[in-house]
Amino acid sequence: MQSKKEATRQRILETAAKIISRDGFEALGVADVMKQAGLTHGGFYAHFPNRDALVAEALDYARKSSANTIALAVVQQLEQGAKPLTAYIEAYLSDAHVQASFQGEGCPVAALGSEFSRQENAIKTEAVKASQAFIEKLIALSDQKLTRANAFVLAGSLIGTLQLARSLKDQGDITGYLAATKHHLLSTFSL
Amino acid sequence: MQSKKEATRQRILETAAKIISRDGFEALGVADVMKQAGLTHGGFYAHFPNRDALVAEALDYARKSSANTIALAVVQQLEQGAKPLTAYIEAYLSDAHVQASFQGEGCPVAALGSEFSRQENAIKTEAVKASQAFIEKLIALSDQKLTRANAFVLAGSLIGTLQLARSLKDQGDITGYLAATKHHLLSTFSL
DNA sequence: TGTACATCAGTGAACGCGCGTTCACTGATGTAC
DNA sequence: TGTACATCAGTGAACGCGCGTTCACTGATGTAC
Repeated sequence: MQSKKEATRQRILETAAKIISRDGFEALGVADVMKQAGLTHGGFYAHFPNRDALVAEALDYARKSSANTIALAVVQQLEQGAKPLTAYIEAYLSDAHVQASFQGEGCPVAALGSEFSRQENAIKTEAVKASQAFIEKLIALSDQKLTRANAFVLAGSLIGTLQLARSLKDQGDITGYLAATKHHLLSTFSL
Repeated sequence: MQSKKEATRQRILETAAKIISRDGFEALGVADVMKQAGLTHGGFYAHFPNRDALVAEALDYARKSSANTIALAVVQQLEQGAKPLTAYIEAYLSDAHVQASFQGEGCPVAALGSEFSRQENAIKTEAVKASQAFIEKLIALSDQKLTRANAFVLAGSLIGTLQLARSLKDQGDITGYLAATKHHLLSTFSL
């Protein structure tokens, strides 16, 4: 059974993961996270040594939990007989995922990708881990048929496309562009 | 002839463009920009109404001037008979461009892409403009052969790949991964 | 050409504010006997 | 079962600091006569 303190820590972590996924690393403020978790800021340091430690752990948490958001959509497609990698690409580039990313429930590699290379220490470590884990996940979904180099290509396309879709959300036919990207990737990678 | 004040303003703008391209929007501080431009912070408001105005204009400036960095490499390839779009993709995914991006001389859409969707007002406007201009540039380079949807696909892949390359710079064979991406994109898009 | 004044570009002290962090404290829960 | 104390989780005031912004001022340059 998890103690009350552990439950609180978990709540802080979930809140933080959502904030950085939605609004970026810099948007995470200690007082703000605590307030959103229903606490006052002073208690923060009983759970984490400092802000950076929370950010790093929140990134790890976001990486793991965003998988679940997509997994729901993936499962639906799998039941219809789709291959795992195909289902994942469809889900990743869906309007639902673009929408989810605006609510802190999307892929953190896409949400934070351009900030990854500027991080240091613990955060940088998690950023590298998140990027690598994303590539590994694609390889696993392909049942090892994708080479690491090709998984890198696919990962780059997925995160860049999601970012462009977010940026250009109110301009033109994003759904159509996403469909074009899906078509392009599926015809190339989905073996 | 440009006045002394105009020259100073230009210097501030160049400095700011480099800072945001290298370190992100949040890294730009008024006092810091002015110091790097060889001035004291108080004079800033004689040139720009506020920080946001500078950031927005710096993004516009970075977009236009980063084209020059790549253009140099593109020209070299064109002289060897390559097609414009092919030359651009080669240059964009070159080790030199990855390197340049760490010095504030790379593509700002890749450097800032994941932050674009979180901006507001003037900065958001320039962010949208930068994304669209990137897509338009690819269409132009293809001599109008690329559809807008396919240019979107290509743009997404380019910026996402550059980000991953930056993030994973010290892990594994990035040059090889970039080569794989080039090969993939060239065989698909370079007509 | 020389003097008197206006304009210009930039200086640097000061401001209010929000941030991360510290710390003495409180009230609730757990433990000893 | 009841009392006395220890531990725990969280509170909230306070701190130092850096930020964007303001503003009175300065010294150099330009203009009028």
